[in-house]
Amino acid sequence: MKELAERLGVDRSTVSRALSEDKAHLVGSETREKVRKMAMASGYRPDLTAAALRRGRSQTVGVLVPDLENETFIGVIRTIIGALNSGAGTPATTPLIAETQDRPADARRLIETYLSRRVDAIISLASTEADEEVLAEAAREVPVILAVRSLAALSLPSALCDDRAGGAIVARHFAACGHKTVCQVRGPLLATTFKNRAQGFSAVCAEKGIHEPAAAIHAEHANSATGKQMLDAVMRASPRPTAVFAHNDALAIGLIEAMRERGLRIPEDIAVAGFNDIKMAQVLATPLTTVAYPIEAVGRHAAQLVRSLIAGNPAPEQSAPFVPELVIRRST
Amino acid sequence: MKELAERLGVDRSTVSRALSEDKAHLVGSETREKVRKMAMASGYRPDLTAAALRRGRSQTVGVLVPDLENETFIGVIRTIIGALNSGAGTPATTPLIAETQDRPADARRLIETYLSRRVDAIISLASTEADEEVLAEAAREVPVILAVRSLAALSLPSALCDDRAGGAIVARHFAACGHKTVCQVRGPLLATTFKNRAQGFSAVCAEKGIHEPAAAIHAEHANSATGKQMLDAVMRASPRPTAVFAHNDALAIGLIEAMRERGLRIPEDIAVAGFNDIKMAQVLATPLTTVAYPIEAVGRHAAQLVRSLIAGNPAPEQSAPFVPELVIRRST
DNA sequence: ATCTGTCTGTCAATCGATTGCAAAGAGTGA
DNA sequence: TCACTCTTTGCAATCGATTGACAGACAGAT
Repeated sequence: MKELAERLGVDRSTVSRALSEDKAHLVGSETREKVRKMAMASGYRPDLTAAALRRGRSQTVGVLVPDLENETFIGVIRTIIGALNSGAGTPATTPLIAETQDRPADARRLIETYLSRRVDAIISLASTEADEEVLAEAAREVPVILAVRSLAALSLPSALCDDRAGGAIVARHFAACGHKTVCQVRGPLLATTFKNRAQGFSAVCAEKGIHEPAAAIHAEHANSATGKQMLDAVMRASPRPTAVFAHNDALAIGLIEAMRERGLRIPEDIAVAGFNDIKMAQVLATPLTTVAYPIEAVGRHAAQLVRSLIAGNPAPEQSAPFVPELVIRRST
Repeated sequence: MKELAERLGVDRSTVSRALSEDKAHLVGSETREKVRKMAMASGYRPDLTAAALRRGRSQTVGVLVPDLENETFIGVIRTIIGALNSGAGTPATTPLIAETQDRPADARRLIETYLSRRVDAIISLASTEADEEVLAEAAREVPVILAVRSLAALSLPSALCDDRAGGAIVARHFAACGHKTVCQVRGPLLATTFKNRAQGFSAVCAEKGIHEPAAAIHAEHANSATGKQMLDAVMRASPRPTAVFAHNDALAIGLIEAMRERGLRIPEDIAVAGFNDIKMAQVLATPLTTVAYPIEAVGRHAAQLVRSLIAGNPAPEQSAPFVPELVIRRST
């Protein structure tokens, strides 16, 4: 940049202003064009680390995900990134994405790194109770937004899906189909999502007089391999359930494969419902009934919160979570 | 940091040295401990943007992936990140991860951003022919490493799987099973991976006198939804193939679901093989025969290349790609 | 002729850490 | 005691951009 300025015979500050978006009007239009042309021609690339140092902002947002392989999380992240860079006047924000694998130590380490890199905000889709303290600390330095997973103890601005409502919808659907005995295959408890889905589901079952086996079935990981192993537990429950609510689609798919191996018919022998509506749910030979996660809504809201907080606005009122919708397919 | 130095009555440079990993021996052990303790107590966090500006290094690596939902790419990235931060003496390197969706415009934009952010290196798992120019330009400024997808025209240091060999292995397996007529469901051509798999497969078929239908079957996207649609094309081929090589597992799974809908038996009516060995391949009621992608090997090698090049070593000889292994399951 | 105001552009400080150079102090051998 | 080495610390420049304060030119008004 120094070179550029010298070659044009103007000051570095003039170059800076000519190239900037918002201060460009401070420069004569003639000089501005001259500078821009020259910058283009010489392949000048502004150094964002220097810019970040000078303004307090790095134009960077830290994003924490529990698992990069999960389609739903990725969907939310995509929406967030898209929304962050869509506004016309906004300078491009680079996301720093990292995976916690639900390990609190990793979450802590990553948050420290983000703070050291002076991110303008942190978005956590990976919050567990174990992370409350770190997140609270971080929130004293930069805006912290929660998405997908809430954290009751913290009251940070959040973009959420109403998982309770989602669980309830499934239970009502089972009731409407005439099921009298049902069960859940629950995801790991460290995330609020699964707790809420379970509560919403059970509440409606109780209300409608539908029977749930006393012993809860817990999947250690919410993936298809684990789901496949859980069919045994489902079949052992007595009385045998005629419908299963899996806490996410991966679990549901695992269950379905296990059922196929045993020659069980879906939904005649057992009905299955999932949660999230991942793409695979439509591809299955018996397409899966599932609760469509409001990916776009959650992502857009998270992005909007981030932008507003970075702009210096006060944290808004907690807004209502987005209510998901049931997608009925052949598996129920 | 200034504050810290003043409170301790030492110079900022002393603080810097005391806290650094490699220059710590320049400071009296007594002062060093004092500084460290105080830093800890006051919650001091070094500003990495400032550090990045002063040394030429940002301790940051840019990573490009075509698709964040692809288990194989994510696996490679995980390995790379792990390997980058494993060495004891190495300072933590933060990856900047972004998705190109195989859109050249996005790839270009992301690379520009990385360069502006002064990444120490770029790793592209997303290279297509359309990206050759940008990558070549970038390679003049920072080390650029290719992984997973090669680029013949460029001869950049690469960490690759021998896709040709992978395709060949499948063909030999089909031959061993006695198939006389087989076909491929090919992935999109913009990636070298799929081209190589096709070539390796066809070469062996020709050698063994196995018949492939003249009209090649191309899937526009290598995902399960598209795979499901491709079964029609497979069944229309004449003579009808008795085995299908899908260029990745997602395509294979789509095919399998379509076959289930039609009541075709696997492998009796048609055998199916995939590529990558994603987790789902084992979960299927008819577990999928597939080529296990050498995720670890590719990832580790990529990381090693990055470290070596960042350290200033010259680009090494192109090393041989890693040969994948066939995993035989019930689908063939 | 003087004043006011607008438009351009320059000067110089600043962000927070790193590092080459030099100086102060301690220790050693002659 | 002197000269010399070695360790520890301070000084000040530096990385590359941004920005508040300010100066010069010029037009129009009084």
